[in-house]
Amino acid sequence: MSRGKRLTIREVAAAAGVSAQTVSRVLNNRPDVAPETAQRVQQIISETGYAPNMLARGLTQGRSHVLGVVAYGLDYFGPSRVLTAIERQAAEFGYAIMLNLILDPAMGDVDGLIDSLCARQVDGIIWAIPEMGANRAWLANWINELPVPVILVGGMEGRPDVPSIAIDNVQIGRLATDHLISGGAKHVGIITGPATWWEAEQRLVGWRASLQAHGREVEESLVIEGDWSVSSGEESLYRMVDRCPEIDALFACNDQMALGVLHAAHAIGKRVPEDLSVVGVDNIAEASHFWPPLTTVDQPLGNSGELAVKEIVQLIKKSRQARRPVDAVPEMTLLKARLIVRESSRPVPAPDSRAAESNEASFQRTVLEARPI
Amino acid sequence: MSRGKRLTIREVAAAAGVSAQTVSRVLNNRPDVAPETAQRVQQIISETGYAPNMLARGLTQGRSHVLGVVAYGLDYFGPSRVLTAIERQAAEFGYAIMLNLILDPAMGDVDGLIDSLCARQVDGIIWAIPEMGANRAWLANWINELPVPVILVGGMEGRPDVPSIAIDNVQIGRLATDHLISGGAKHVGIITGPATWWEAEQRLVGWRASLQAHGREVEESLVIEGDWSVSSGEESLYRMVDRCPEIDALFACNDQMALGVLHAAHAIGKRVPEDLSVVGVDNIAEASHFWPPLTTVDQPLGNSGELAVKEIVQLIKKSRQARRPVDAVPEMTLLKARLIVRESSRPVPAPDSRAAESNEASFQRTVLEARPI
DNA sequence: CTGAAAGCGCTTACAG
DNA sequence: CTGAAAGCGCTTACAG
Repeated sequence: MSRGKRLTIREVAAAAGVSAQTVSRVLNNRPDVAPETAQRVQQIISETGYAPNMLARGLTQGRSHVLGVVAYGLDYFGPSRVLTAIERQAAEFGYAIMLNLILDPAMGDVDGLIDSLCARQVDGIIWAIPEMGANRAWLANWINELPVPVILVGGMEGRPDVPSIAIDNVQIGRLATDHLISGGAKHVGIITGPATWWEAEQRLVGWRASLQAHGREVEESLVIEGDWSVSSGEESLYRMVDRCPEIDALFACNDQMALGVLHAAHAIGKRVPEDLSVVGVDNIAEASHFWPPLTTVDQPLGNSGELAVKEIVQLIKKSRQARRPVDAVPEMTLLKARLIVRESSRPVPAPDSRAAESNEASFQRTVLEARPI
Repeated sequence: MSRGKRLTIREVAAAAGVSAQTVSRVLNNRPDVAPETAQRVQQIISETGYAPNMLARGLTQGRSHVLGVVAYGLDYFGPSRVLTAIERQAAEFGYAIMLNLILDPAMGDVDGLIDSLCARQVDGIIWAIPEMGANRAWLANWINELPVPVILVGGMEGRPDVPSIAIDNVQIGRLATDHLISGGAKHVGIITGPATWWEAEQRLVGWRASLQAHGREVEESLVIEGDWSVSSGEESLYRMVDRCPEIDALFACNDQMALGVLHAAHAIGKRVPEDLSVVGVDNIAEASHFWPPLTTVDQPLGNSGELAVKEIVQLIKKSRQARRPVDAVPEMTLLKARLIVRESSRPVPAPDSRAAESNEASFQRTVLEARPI
């Protein structure tokens, strides 16, 4: 309970009849204080509710115990989950979060943002902006020049020039498509996210890989670009049916677009899943209440946020021990997603060994080595 | 671009051949610097990418230019919109955001949180936790003892013991219910949010007020408590129909529950809106793609976040001028919501003057005076 | 085990 | 218009 005027360490020291020094020792749990002295000081501290000024502490210690977090699109499902996990894990480690939201993930002012975070003396930066186009090029080039460690959340598999925690989006595409094929689908279409998003791109790669693994022809006409919204899913199904009336399975790269597909299917009299199997991604709270309940891919978003914090805390520790910014070890931790089968997709007749295997392997951690770009 | 080792103001001063003092003047745009001197210093600053250490600046100025934000439930629609707006508006004012997410809005450790924020020397606190039970009592009692100004976002109308920005939830309930009655409904049910949430409570008050204003009997059996989730909406409709088979209109206190109602209605063969009119709250992105598209109430969430920042910045300014924490002026700014009519509700035959009026009045600002509790 | 001194990187008066 | 001094509230060596 901190009320009224702020106390300083000197005032506490005076009240306890010791030096500021000694109060500092007690505050920092140093062993070299006489038990009675420590107790007396503790007493005063809890009586007065004194709490040390973290600005001053930060200045002397050269660390703020603050993590900079740069994020985008809290209105989306993924980013809000990741941020929530980051905050919780950071709090557990005693770090506060300084939040910067950006309006446009493709924007150029990356360095301005980083500068401002550094000026505020954050101990590390978690960069949780979806990878789009070349919006990470700057970061990759400059990372070793920055005064603080940086870690990325999300991003493209196999390009780990910056330490990062990502979800295996290729696997997501494969998981969904394998399932649809196993359910007997002849023509599996895909509604992707915006082509600029690497996550969307990678899911498409997974779709292709799955078709090829099953010896299917990859029909490019069955690829339609959506924008993550319900309406884009809706429109995409209409276009898809125009292009290929025999379409009998669809992988929508998020649940909102899948919802649009369900509506459109209903509108044109296609039964789900009898005539059309549908799989989404995200497992939003509503997904199990769609009509029919949606088969979807559940991503370990919370885990990725937690891991990002754990990693950055490690990096911070290393930098401090080395007494200088340590070179970034460019490794990527890749997390696996898992399929959740509901009623929007035709059941798999034989036990689907691939899907089962992937399910077991969910939340598995893979570290990729760096490789030159 | 801040790379490598950090510069200090002394180094910049040395490079420019002036005192640290003068560099400080340039940094703070003070008028009393010779133009050529200023220019030379500026030059060095941009060449080196020097940025002053905000911790040090904060320590000397007694202000951090950081706003503490305490929020809950980023997974929900409202909170994430409010937070986004807060961040943007704060950035515009040159404030950084220190984010604290809480797990349980009813939790008791309010003062621990506030203390930690104060220890970090935030200049003000935005408290964006939904009002539940007595979770604001502590704040209301202690607000004038805190070393920094606090402002609440959300909360109950008519109990403005702490400065707050809120949305008129009574009006929301009235707006929805008026619309349903005007559409010819005989029996208007309500699915509320959890009874502990004041927002839910207030919407229920609005429902009652509307019924009474129309000379209708208030049937308490038509009140069912939901938990904001789709499934609770679904189950609630079944229970509602059991209780009152003639039910022909339903106000679901958020869009997710309204979605559940739509599904349940479909399942039991009730046509929407012919047999059952449905209105939700929030206007989530999916609402216009529900089947049928959902009539709902749109809240000015972004506005409330922006206003909160503007107000807290004012309060900070006042406190600084007074050179001490200023007593909180307990006034509440109440924002109006607006109805969005779509196809889930039966059309209003005569022009609905009430709804129209409310629409015009949307986003209107009302300041209530304090009154003793 | 404890304290006096110096310093973290700035800014605020105070001189000139 | 400019600089030397003092101080913001802590902690880090350094003595004792």
